[in-house]
Amino acid sequence: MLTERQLLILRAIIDDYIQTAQPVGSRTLSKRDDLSFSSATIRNDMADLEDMGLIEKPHTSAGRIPSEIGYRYYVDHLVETKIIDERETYRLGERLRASAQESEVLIRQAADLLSDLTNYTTVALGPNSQMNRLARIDLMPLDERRGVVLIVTDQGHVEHRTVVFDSPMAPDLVEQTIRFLNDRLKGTPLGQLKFRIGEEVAKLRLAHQEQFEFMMQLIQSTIEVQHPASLYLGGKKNIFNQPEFQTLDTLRPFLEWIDEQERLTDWLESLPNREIYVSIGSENGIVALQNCSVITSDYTLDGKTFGTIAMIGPTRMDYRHGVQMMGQIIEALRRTKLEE
Amino acid sequence: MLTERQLLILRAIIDDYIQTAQPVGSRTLSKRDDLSFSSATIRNDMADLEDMGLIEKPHTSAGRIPSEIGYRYYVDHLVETKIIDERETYRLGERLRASAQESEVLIRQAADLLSDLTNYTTVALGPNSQMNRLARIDLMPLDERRGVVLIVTDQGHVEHRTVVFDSPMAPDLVEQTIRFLNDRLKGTPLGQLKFRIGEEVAKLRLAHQEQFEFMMQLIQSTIEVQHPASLYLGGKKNIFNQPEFQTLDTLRPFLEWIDEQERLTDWLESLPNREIYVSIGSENGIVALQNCSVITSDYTLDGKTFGTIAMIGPTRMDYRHGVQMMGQIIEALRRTKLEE
DNA sequence: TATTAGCACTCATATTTACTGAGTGCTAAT
DNA sequence: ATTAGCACTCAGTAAATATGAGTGCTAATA
Repeated sequence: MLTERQLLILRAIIDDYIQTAQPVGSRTLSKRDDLSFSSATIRNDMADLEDMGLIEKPHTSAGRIPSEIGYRYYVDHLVETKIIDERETYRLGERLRASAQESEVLIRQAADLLSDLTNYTTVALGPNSQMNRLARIDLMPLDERRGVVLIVTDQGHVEHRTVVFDSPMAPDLVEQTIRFLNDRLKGTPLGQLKFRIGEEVAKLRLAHQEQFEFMMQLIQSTIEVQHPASLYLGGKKNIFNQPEFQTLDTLRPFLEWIDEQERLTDWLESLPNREIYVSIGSENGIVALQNCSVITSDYTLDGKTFGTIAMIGPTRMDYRHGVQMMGQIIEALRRTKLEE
Repeated sequence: MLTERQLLILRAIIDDYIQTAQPVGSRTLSKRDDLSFSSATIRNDMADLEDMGLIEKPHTSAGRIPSEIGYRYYVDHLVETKIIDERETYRLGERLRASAQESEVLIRQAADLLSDLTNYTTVALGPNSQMNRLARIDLMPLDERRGVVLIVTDQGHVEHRTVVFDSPMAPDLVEQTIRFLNDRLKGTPLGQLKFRIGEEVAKLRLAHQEQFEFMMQLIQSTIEVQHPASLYLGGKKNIFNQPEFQTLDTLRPFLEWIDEQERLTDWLESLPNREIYVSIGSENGIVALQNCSVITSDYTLDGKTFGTIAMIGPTRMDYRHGVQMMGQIIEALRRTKLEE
């Protein structure tokens, strides 16, 4: 168990290191107003903290830096749980609402805002369209054999794909088929669309041979639509300002990783479903993010569960501020009404 | 005017430098099989080439490197104009066609392919949707007051936007308005859509007050749609492998610049309209690309003018290979039929 | 007259060496 | 239990030196 003084020292080391990115020495600490002990005393405590694995030294004659365990302790015990500053939340909400009605734009804005507030990189994952329900499916003819399949969801999300048919489309056949599909499939979650279309087609198979053929083609194209969840990156440039990313060796893996949209999406979707979660250094299990910490949170928009937002910074990130800002943003989003 | 030998030397210097990224010295050159002169002779010619501004030395005791003027001379006089390798073009075409029917996917594929072939970064700009003509406009209701405005162009491009109306939408009013707009506006280039809608609305103003109000709202949302041309980046990682981008000072401006989608689009659209154009170093006028050269070309797909594709590498890029590959790709695209 | 050999000179880069100073750990005094 | 004192460690910096690739010029050569 840590003594009162050791706690103070640990906190001071981490706070200091977060600010300066430099190892913190005993003399520096003893000069602080809130630590009125001699450097020797502090050194003794530091040795204890090191034995406990909470801090470590880069080399013999350097000061101490927090270890991952140290950060973990700091986050779990020394960072106040989120305090919503009503006025600030309101102001953030205003800035968000000023931008747009459209949920996707709103999410982007939120990511940018969070990144501006913290100077870290943010990633926001929009609603997984697999959960969206079909509002309408349509086929707009472009010419005799080409058309655009449109899939609009109840959330206003639109997927589209150009299809080319083997033979010219008969207008009334198209209309008939589309009406049929709309009648049967309205409200189907996109994730089940492929399966449900299959069912409907099967029913139809014997009855209307011609329509069947046509629909088969339609389906084949439609089901290939990948329904990617919308992903948005905010403040990617911020990484350039972090002292720990001033060398190519550290910068490159990060940039390469963050540019891989698909992997990023999978990662965000795989995160545990919680309000605010802090993952420190190697905890996140991603090699490219070894030296990063991530603050993630699911968020709701207009009351409905929506997506995930993440904030990525160096392990030496300002957890206190980060957690706070994350809290404000998701609270502001929660209170945002889409229609007004 | 350059002597035969000076030409040979200039070419050798550039070829060598392109490969090694190291200043080329007279002794290195005199060892080459195609240069059977003594290093002293070569030194004399090098001095002349330097007087002419074609090469320069980084410092007194280093070899020579090509100047921008040197590269320009090299590209204009020493690189063969594109030779289409029929078999290779065919193979590239196959690889492209294998991927998809959809033009946007095809363009992405082309950018990736070009980047794979050259190990440089590529940017592909899809068709400017402002040129696309309206195939159909539609409003799909989501609930009483929200709907999705869909704009489909003759090229299969889709724009969409969620709109929220002040008052509930009357189904027949919606239908009537949409039919009206479709009747009047079909075939209108997207760039003129805003203006044309204005015209139609003016006509309607006095006749149908209610419909007018509704349409005004519809318009307001629609015209805000930004019709961004589709932009695709290929092989961004490649930059990490270029020796001239191993320091943050050079890397950072490049990465920051290339991540700015909007600026990138404007830039590509502002390029002179030609088949294949090489812009060397500062010629392109972009600070972040001071040390880069760019090979750009407009391309056609299925015979129709389509967009622009660019290849960005260090000034010391392999122009010969780059120009060649660019030629192959746009030729392959030109021969690609969208429907088959 | 064009080419080449020879040589002094330049200058980036690498290596060595010495120095500085922030920081530690331990011991003995308070 | 705390603190003063001191020997020791070691990254970082700076100066000193060496290395070698490359140049420009001059004089000899074909």
